[in-house]
Amino acid sequence: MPEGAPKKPSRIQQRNRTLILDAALDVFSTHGYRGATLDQIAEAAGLSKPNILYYFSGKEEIHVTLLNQLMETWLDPLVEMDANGEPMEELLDYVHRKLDMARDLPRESRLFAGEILQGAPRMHPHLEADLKPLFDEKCAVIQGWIDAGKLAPVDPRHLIFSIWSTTQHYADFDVQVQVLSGQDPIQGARTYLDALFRSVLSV
Amino acid sequence: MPEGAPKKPSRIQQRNRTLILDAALDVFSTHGYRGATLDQIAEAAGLSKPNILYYFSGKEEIHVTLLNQLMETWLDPLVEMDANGEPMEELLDYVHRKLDMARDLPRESRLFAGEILQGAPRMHPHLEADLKPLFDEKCAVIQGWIDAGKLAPVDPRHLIFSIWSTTQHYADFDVQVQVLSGQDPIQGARTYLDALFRSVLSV
DNA sequence: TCACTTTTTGACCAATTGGTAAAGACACGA
DNA sequence: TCGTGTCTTTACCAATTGGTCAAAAAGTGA
Repeated sequence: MPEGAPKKPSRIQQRNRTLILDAALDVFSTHGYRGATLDQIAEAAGLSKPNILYYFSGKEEIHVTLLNQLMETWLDPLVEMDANGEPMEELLDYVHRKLDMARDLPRESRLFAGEILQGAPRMHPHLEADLKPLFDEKCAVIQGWIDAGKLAPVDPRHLIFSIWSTTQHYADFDVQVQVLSGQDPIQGARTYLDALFRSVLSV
Repeated sequence: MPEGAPKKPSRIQQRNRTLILDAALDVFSTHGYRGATLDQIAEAAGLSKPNILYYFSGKEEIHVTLLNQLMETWLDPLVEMDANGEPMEELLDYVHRKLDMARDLPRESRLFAGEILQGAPRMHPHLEADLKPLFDEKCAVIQGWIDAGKLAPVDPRHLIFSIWSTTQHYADFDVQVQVLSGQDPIQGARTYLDALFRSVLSV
């Protein structure tokens, strides 16, 4: 028997861990870390509280697990931006992917937003280690496109910030958007954001 | 003695209520409603917990008081947008005022963001009663400018959303911005956002 | 079927939290 | 200086919360 090998999780383990993480995503994303309780998570998952603690060592581990999973999903659309592609098309595609994420994964977006809003107490290392290198790399790519005269000269950092904020807005501030703009604002958002970024990036 | 008249607050009352609200703004904006404790607020205010409860009937009343004050501050920059002014100038001034707010009142911005993020449980009535009418009115103003050929045709609602999100981003996601872009990003933001909105609005 | 492991539960606990009661300290006008 | 109303504190509670533990139940392979 190999010593360090953590024997592969049983079917029950896989199912219940998934159940718990999905419930926890619901609860954490709507109440924040401290606002969420293990009892809420347990009820949402359809398990007892001690049973939750059989699969995770504590509240914090659940949260951290979610945050780790989230970081991958989060970086993915930016990773896909191809330095060899057509600049304008690559950037507008990136905007579209981010907007799709806001529509399809609003809980994840809110979990992320809540963590950053509170000073990223559990995610700061991730920001430095994972996000920053990727961010710097892609900023350099965009700067290259600008230097090649393919895009209008703008600060790549603030460009990316504005892509993040405008797209995530539709998930994070959903309640406000609903009140002010009725349902299904995403379609209008796509048209508007396309025009917005196309105009500022056109040479 | 006039019956319904709540005698004007003493100097001590004024000072301590201010002290409490300022401390509560700190605590609520960094931990959210449930994450904040009366003990934290008491300590930050330099008062004992029962003393806090001498001035406010409970945790919720403190929060609601902050939210009410906030709504005024929040709407103000939009109120100032003048239908009779020069369209492009009015809108860019609005962007600048919102960016100034993000720089000068980050705690207020985060308090607001946290409330909306969690579904606005305590502010939904305000959104309907105060924000929506103003929002609709200003959307009509912008639409008027567009119809008059003074601005490029964009959806006024999404235009305003994008102004809110891009400016508030520098307060709400401050930690992330700091990690990725170093200190004092506001100056660069002003230049970038000016170019962004000028280009999309130019006819 | 039986022994053994994995999973689930009920009972419980210490710490924290929002909030209360009542006595004490303080300010201030008469 | 004194008395009255304002302000502050000490001591305390009940409810909630994250977490433990041992025992019961449910799987699982031979």
